[in-house]
Amino acid sequence: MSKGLPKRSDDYSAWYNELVKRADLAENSPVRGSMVIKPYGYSIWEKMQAGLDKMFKDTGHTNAYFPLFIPKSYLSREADHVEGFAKECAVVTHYRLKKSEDGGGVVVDPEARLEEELIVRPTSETVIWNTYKNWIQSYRDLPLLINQWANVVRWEMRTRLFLRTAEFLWQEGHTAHATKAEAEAETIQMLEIYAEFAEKHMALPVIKGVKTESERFAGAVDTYCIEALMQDGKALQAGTSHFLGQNFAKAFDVKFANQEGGLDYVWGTSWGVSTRLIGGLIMAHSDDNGLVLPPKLAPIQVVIVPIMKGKDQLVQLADQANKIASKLRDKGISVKFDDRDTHKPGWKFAEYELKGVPVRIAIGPRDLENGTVEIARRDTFEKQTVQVDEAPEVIFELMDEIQSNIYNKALNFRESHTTEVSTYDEFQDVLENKGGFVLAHWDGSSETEERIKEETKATIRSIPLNAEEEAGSCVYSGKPSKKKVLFARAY
RNA sequence: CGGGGUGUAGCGCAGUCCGGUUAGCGCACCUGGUUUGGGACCAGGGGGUCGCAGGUUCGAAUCCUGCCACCCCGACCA
Repeated sequence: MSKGLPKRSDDYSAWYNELVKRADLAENSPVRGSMVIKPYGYSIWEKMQAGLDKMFKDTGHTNAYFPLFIPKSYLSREADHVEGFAKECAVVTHYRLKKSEDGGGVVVDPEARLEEELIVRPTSETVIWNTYKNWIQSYRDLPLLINQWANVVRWEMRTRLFLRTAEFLWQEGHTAHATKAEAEAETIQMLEIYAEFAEKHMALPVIKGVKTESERFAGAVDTYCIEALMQDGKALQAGTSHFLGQNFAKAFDVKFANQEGGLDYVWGTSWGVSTRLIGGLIMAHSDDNGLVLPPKLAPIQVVIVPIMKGKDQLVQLADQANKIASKLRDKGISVKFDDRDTHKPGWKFAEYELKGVPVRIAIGPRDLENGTVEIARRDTFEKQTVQVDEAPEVIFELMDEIQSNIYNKALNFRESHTTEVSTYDEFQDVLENKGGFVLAHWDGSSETEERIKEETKATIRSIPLNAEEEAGSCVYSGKPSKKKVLFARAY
């Protein structure tokens, strides 16, 4: 392990890339744009899955699994949907290889062309709605509330670990309802769940909003989203929830008999978050020393590092360490006791800081004498020495304190980097010199949105749900506007 | 698909201009020892089709030709 991470202030994206690799979260794989998620990174994903999955189940959803391959024809059933995804689909055309003529490996067997080519799912609306057609006959079959954990493939041109990869892991919820109101309520409910997860588990403050037409999910009537702000002043879309109206029901002919005996198309929603959240987690909290993880998602919450004077002392130190560890585990805290003698304490300190372990306990000969331990927290680097007996309670409380401190820090950053502007000069100035979210009036036209994007690289992240109604004029065109919308440069 | 760059040990690089011992350095790795309160030190050791294929030459990592791969910057996106 070589020392020193690039500094955020020198090169933010180099810092991010290096951090992901050095902290053992993920690495590139031979196929461009696809990544290996390493055990430490995957542990974070598992914690995210566990937290979200519980929230889904608590709101009546169940998991299922739909296939990776989708008949090509399905994709074209919903016009907007095809258009949105056609450019980035991986296509399976053959089902067999054979030895090459020159004997040096394998080639695609031209005889084995598929009659109908298959698409590797970029998202599953089409297969799922095609299936729902058979599952739904009556209002008694509704609502249908299903989620799946899966991988999807979108053939991206430019990729970055976690933030944008050709293959990524996510969950996608797909629900069907008897009424428009119910489907809309579901869409909002899931948005709320994502926001709660981001804020409570990831310690990531987010802004809930609705997308403009140009940013909307292909095939949706409305796309809601949560947007987070990263430390470099760029926005990250952290989750989306779509009200699909009857678009997919119509495309796949999913009708149900209502209570009055009539036949109606069902109303749909879909919603998802992906491994991109890990990228957001990293970029929101971490510092020049490495990851800073919120205790709720940290694979290891507490690490105990012994400081030895001679090998014989390890026994006593280990005894003390194990006692503390077991008390912490009783409180539901995950602990690692690192008794390797192949690395010095200083090396370990740096290592666990790089990996974002929220709390470190050091125990040395001095502590053994005094019956104390040293407790250091990752978020503030503060150290305190406490009596052994008090340590478990202190640490238990520290978990909550660190969790909320990280959240508050991110919230303060966002608040100090959210700027309301009324002129286009100001708008450009803020984007250029300060970054962050910019709140400004917008005339509601795609033309204006597009021009602003071309001129400033900033997009409308969302129309915030809590935006106040106020008369104003568009920052670009001067035309009348009823509310301010959220602009930023984004990932 | 345009513009730029790079391929030499697991990683990061030097050597290439100007061909000439056995291809070198740092990190990592292995062995032994001394160490351990903020990234230890000493000694020894292993590891290479120099991206691939041709060519020039007594001799090629180095020169020539062709190919391949990857990275960065621009047009798309959770």
